[in-house]
Amino acid sequence: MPELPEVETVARGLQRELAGRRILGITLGKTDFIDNPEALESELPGRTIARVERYGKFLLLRLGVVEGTNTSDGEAALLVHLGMTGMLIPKAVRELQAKHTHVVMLLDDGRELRYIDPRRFGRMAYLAGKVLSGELQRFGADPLEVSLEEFARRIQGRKARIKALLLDQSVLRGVGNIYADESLWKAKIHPARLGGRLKQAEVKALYTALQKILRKAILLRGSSISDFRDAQGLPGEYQQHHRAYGREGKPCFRCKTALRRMMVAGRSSYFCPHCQRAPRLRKRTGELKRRMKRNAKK
DNA sequence: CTCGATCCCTGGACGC
DNA sequence: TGCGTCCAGGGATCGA
Repeated sequence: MPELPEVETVARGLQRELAGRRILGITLGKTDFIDNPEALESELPGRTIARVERYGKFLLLRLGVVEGTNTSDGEAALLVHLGMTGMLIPKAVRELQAKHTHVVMLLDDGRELRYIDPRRFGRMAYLAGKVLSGELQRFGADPLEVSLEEFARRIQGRKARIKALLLDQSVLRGVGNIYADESLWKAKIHPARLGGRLKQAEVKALYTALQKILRKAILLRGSSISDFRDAQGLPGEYQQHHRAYGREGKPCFRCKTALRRMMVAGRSSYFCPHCQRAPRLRKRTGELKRRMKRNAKK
């Protein structure tokens, strides 16, 4: 499942492999994950891939300016979200096509850039100009670039659970289920705590934990749980360093207590019930009102 | 603003 | 071997 470290790994690989290459043609298979398939077919052939960047969990293939056109459309890019199972890999034309290959871009060096995605939870879009910048603006801060003050500001005014906030791409871009759980474990914060109720020291601990974990994970080329592969087709190694994610029933690395799993923000959340203290149960106001009404009737 | 529920999709794990 | 069932999850969307 590609989150920030995995996408960063792919982006670096693709930057090395693809920068300067020209797209000669494109062939589409299933297109239900593509914003506007016709735009890919009409806009991509002839364009060069100027550079490859990561933006949150997106890959951004910045396209070269087309000669002889004005610059209004100059800032153009192919946005690729790998979803759960997406892979973007350059292959020699003669290599056998993997099942679930949905996009093939012929390059000028005898290779093709192939997008493979069994579940098609990914997204692909050709965007340019204001549409592109507008799309990018929808997202929150990059967790590796955000300052502690900005990080705190984005969390402390909020009533949502901290896990939900970490996963919310408009708060921070790039954090997914694995790295949310790993950083909450490291910072000893229960996933169901409300963002606004974290103490300053806890916010700081979370900020530090998140950045440390993301940096280490990038060094190890991400986590390969099931099928993540980088641009060279290699798996990452950070899954060997997971302390919380996927470890239900296993002993906590700090205190040996059996880790537990619960649903928070609709996602499986792994945590240590000893190190990560549960928030006191507070009745929702609606629930409280109902109770008062019921009691009054009696 | 925030929540949960639902949907999208396929492969892998599991039970029989 | 072959079913059927359940689950994984990022993000969009909808209703509360």
